[in-house]
Amino acid sequence: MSQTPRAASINHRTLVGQQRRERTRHKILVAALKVFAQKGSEAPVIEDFIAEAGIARGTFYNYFSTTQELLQATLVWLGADLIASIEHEIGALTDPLLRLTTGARLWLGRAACDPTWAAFIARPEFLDALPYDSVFAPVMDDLQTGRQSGLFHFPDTRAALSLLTGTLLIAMRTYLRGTPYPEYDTDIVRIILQGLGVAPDRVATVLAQPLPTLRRTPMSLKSN
Amino acid sequence: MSQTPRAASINHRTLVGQQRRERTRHKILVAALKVFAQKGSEAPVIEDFIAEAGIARGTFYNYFSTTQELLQATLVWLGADLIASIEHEIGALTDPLLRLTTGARLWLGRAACDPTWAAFIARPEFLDALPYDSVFAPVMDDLQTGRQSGLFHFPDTRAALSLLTGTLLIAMRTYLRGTPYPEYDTDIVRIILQGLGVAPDRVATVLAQPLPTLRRTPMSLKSN
Amino acid sequence: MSQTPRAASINHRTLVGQQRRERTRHKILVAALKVFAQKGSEAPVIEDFIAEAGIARGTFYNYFSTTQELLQATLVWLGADLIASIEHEIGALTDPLLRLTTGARLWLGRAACDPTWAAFIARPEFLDALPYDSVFAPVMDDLQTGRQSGLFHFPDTRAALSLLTGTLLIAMRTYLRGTPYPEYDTDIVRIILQGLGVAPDRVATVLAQPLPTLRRTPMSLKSN
Amino acid sequence: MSQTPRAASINHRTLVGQQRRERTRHKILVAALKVFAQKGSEAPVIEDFIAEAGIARGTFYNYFSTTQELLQATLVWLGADLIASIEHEIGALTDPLLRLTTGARLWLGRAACDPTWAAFIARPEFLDALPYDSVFAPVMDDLQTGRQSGLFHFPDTRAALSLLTGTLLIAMRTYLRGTPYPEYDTDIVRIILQGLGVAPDRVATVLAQPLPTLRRTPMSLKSN
DNA sequence: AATGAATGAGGATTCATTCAT
DNA sequence: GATGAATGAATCCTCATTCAT
Repeated sequence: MSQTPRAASINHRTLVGQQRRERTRHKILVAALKVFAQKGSEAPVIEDFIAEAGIARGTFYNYFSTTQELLQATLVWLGADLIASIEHEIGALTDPLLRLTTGARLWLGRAACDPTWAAFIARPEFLDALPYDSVFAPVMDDLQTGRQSGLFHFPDTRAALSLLTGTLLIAMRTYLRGTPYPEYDTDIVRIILQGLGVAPDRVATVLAQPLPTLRRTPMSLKSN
Repeated sequence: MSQTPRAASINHRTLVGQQRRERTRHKILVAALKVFAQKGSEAPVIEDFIAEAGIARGTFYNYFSTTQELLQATLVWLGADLIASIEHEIGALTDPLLRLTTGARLWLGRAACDPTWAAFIARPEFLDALPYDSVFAPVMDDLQTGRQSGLFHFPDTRAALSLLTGTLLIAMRTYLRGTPYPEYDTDIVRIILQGLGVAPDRVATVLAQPLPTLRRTPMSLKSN
Repeated sequence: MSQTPRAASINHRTLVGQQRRERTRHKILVAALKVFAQKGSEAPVIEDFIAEAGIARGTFYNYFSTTQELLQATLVWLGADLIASIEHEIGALTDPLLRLTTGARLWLGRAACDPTWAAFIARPEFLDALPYDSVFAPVMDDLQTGRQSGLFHFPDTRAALSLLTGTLLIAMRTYLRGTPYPEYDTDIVRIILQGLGVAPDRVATVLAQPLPTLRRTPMSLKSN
Repeated sequence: MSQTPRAASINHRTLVGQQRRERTRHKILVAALKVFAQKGSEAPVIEDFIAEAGIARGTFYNYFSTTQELLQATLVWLGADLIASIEHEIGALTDPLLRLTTGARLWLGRAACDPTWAAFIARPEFLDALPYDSVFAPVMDDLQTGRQSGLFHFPDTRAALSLLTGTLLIAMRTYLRGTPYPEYDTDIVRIILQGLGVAPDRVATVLAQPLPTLRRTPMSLKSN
């Protein structure tokens, strides 16, 4: 029952040491949660860009001074492209339900055939950085118009936009790991429309519409 | 009206130069899309962790050798915590609808009061890294059970999971910019349930249930 | 026969670049020769000592403050041990030839059975650091005495010491890679004596003498 | 004559303490012997190389990734140079005695005029690392040929090589502390030849041969 | 306009040393 | 006296940036 002082001392030292170690480790984990939340875990270096583009180190600096500047240019280029390609197809349509459905299907179709584009878009930090007015404002318009005309039923347009973009985002990320099953893209659109409160018969009708093909080459393959 | 050959040559050279410039610039943008898609745009430095944790530079390396190792440990820790805290509250419940609804509401509640946790969880790269079996498998179970008992109506469980997690993810990111409007969290749950094909009267009933409080201290504040 | 300016320019640039690279590489090699000559290539860290000794970090500092201090103490300890062990055996002998031969054979015998000791001794930087007076002065004495009495024939005692220590050093290093052949140690002593100008019949006689066993435990094994 | 128990206890404790101290100290010394034997006592830092070469920190890493890699390159370069310079002078000679003697004298001559080179070569760890086939195999050939033709008399070629390289190594290290006396280099060659069992008159003859000058600039001074 | 060797500041990592237990 | 967690200075290494060609 009693221990020699030495043994006790060793045990006590060991115990205290372990507790201290555990406390420090925990401090680091709490800090890490915060830091990773703010910054992600990996950043590209100039080398990555020049290797991928097949150009020389110095050439890069003839075009962009910093990685941030390049990111900005990429976002602008991408935003313009998004609007150009999607709006080009649905610009002529007036029915909000058909516009949203077609937009979502085109979006998913591109994700399926251009993983690089999908991987970029599906990073919320980049999604957030897209110009709201030209990318999301039209969607909000469609949601509101469609709700007023009784096509949609949902408690709030902002919640509806969350459902729409969130589900598409996860779907795109799902595609990055390979198509889960043949009808996944249709099911995604279907469940989104159900979430927006569209009547089942309307869902069937709108999904029966032919889908225009996005005439754009995948961005990651375009040589010019 | 006519030009000297020299002038023509200059124009031609200028034109060729501009085209070359444009082509190189485009090459870089295509490369950038790919690289940013793979790596994000910003990475933390060790300094960030030690400043946040209030420890010395060397101490960090007594616990973790690389940022990747720390990230891994953080994910494991977080995964365990998620299960422990959520399951603790809904473990006693058997109704799949009530379980999902309560889980989603608790999740949103935590996001509202612990932005650091939300910001970490709402990074899809981290969300993807969470242990599927312990975090998402139970949700899949509830979706399937509920569908079989006629509570839910949706085309496929995987699509339903996409809607659920995607909408919650966007909602969490929305909270990071401030609560958009008082009823946002309720509306998000409401629209998710609508998306899962829950009958409107059941939605009202389940939302009337009292919400157990998550007794956990926010992770970013926990001292031990 | 003529090249386009562009091709010429590229070739020239490439050529200039290669030459510059080669010049820089050479500059580094020249510097490296000098630096390695002064410092060797690897240094131990405290961790090495405590791991080997099986003690705690702090304990080390209860005994030695710096690596240099430890090295000094090691050299002193080793020097004392060398003298104690060798002199103990040959102290009673008066014949310079027998003394040198016995010393060399004992030295080689220890090298064969204690590689750690041999590896330490056979580093010229440590050999140089041994106290000259107690380790080499007696040898010089034997060489001089033996030369005066007609046992040895060589142009200069310093050259003779070079031959003796150099050959033994290489022999010790040879043992570190395993005994080359059974009679190697005897041959080494034989060739040294021939180098010192000892008459062949005397070589045979002195090698026929029985060799006292070094009663010392190998240093690297001694527990106390 | 008798002591109080307390005093006895104190003495005993003191004694036990001293013994423990001595035992720990000894453990460290034994460990130190082993560690120093394996690693030497000092290693260069990158700063040493770049300061010596007069280049920037980053430039170093454009050429070599680690100190070990640089050491390897230095050894390769040195080996090639050794063969080129020595073989160039003795390549035309056929008499093994003359070849060995000339080689040894050139080697010593270079050591006298290029201390950096000597200091590098005279580190046995580097000497060991030189490519055996191109550096030592030719010497072994000369020893064997000369022995068969009756020029040399020694018990074994491997022992003879030990004597040759060992004596030269110590001679080179001796030069690093300044020329000991004017005839030292000749005496070293003389005593080596005696060790190899060369007849005295032959020694005199071969040493009378004129020595070709090594036309090579000292490596440490070569600009390209 | 393109190139890539050289640069050095900044960030990563090691390791000698301290000190509370 | 022994321990080992914590420390931060020293060192290593990367990588954004420049610039001569």
